[in-house]
Amino acid sequence: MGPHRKKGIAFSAQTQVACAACALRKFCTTPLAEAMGPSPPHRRRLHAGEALFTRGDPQAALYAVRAGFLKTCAVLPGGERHVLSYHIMGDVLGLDALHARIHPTEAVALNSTEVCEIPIERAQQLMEAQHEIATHLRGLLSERIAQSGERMVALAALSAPQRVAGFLLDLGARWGLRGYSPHEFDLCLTRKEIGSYLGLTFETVSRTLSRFAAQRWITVAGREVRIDDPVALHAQSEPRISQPA
Amino acid sequence: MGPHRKKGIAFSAQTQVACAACALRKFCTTPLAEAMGPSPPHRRRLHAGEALFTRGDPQAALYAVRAGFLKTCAVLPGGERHVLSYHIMGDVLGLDALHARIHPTEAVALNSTEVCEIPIERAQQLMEAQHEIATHLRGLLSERIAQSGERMVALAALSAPQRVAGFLLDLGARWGLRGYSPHEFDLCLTRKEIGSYLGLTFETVSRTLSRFAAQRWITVAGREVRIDDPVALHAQSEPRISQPA
DNA sequence: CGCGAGTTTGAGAGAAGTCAAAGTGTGTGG
DNA sequence: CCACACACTTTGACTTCTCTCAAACTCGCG
Repeated sequence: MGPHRKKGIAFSAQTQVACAACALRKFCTTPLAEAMGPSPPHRRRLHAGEALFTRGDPQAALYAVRAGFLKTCAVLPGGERHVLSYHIMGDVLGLDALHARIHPTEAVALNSTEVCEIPIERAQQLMEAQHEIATHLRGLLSERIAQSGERMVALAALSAPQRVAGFLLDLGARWGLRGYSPHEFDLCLTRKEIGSYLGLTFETVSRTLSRFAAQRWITVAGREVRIDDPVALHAQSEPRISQPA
Repeated sequence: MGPHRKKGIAFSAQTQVACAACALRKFCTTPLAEAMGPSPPHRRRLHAGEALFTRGDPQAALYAVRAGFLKTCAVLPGGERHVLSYHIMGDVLGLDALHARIHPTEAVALNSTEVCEIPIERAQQLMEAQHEIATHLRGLLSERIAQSGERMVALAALSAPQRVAGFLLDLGARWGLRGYSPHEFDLCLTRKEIGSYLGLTFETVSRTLSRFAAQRWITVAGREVRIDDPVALHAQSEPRISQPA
């Protein structure tokens, strides 16, 4: 907006945005963290399809997404993948590995993606040195458990249209929290991946999106989505309220 | 086993068993914990149907089950309950509330139940004083997240018989870890609650149990179950392996 | 003893899965 | 630069699993 050199501005602004939304920023920006070592967190770039870690890998770090989009998958006995969660800018990966020190899941980039790595030894040191940081990580872990509960309700109790509507609103809301439009975004996931995430087949996902589009609630073009009627979508996503007499 | 007075022995033995299996024992038995205050953890008794906490309650403590059986439920907009998890001796409740300091779920005893309470302020103090304890709780939180992933796979990808078989084996295994028979136990949950937990109707749960009994894999009498053929049940619980050519 | 909650079982309906085919888009190699 | 290959998507027709509705049965408890 000001008369600055384009490249510099763009880079700095992007860094600010990414770090402001980052759930692990306390592991970087704390004075103590900076004092403990002049180590800007190591960054790692991934291209679409590349794995950040796989099931069975020893956990080397906690990861925060700087840019791009990843999915984490459970690896079933037959080798099949099941999508457990997706991650955008500011999200953390690797929380499920703290216990066993081994990743029980696989994380794959769906985009050109960049993540920050906080080596676990360093994370441990920081948490021991500063209780606020330990408490913060506990908060992230606890929050994830609470979110898992909501997802279980969705998988166990909601119809296909409810799950799809909820997914679109959730993804939009997450972009919204990061300062982007909650009404227009890229799904990044294929229909098959969305289906896996929601416990549906890709045909059902496709049909449901088409039906929403036919009702003029959304506009879909490939993986680009615009939410035209958030109110209707939200009504659709709610579990039917059983009216007491 | 020795010639001691009955009552004393029984109580002491029960206490030992319960504490040995308790995920929060480090919050009690650590030398430091004992030094910090002569406070044996406060215990609370609940009768069947009584709530330990409800959605919206401020979190007062972490809870460990000493005896009995509890369920935790999500409370849906219409007031309906959805069973998210069940808890037996040694299990921890309240992990999903650390973030918001408010319980997002409801916990209800299904039995005559006794729980130990670790007030959160005390838990915080202990974790700040001893990193090992903080690490241990992080492990519990992380483990719960990993387990949630497995449950999501079950809810999203498994058939009704697979879910029911998996549920029976899981409950048995959990009793087994505590030194009880993994093959003969009390479900404690009603068919309706099992259905809610597994994302099925109670009729489907009932029919599936009947079918398992007809195959001689299990023996059911009300809520008492004996697993007669763990191998067959386990085969039934596995996702079908898609054979690569 | 009888009520009520819980369970079993049956019959029919409906939502989502499966199978199939055609359309769309994208990247690569000729 | 075009053409082909391939992965993804859409849509249709049919199947099947689970839900829904209904009725009878069991059991524990007041």
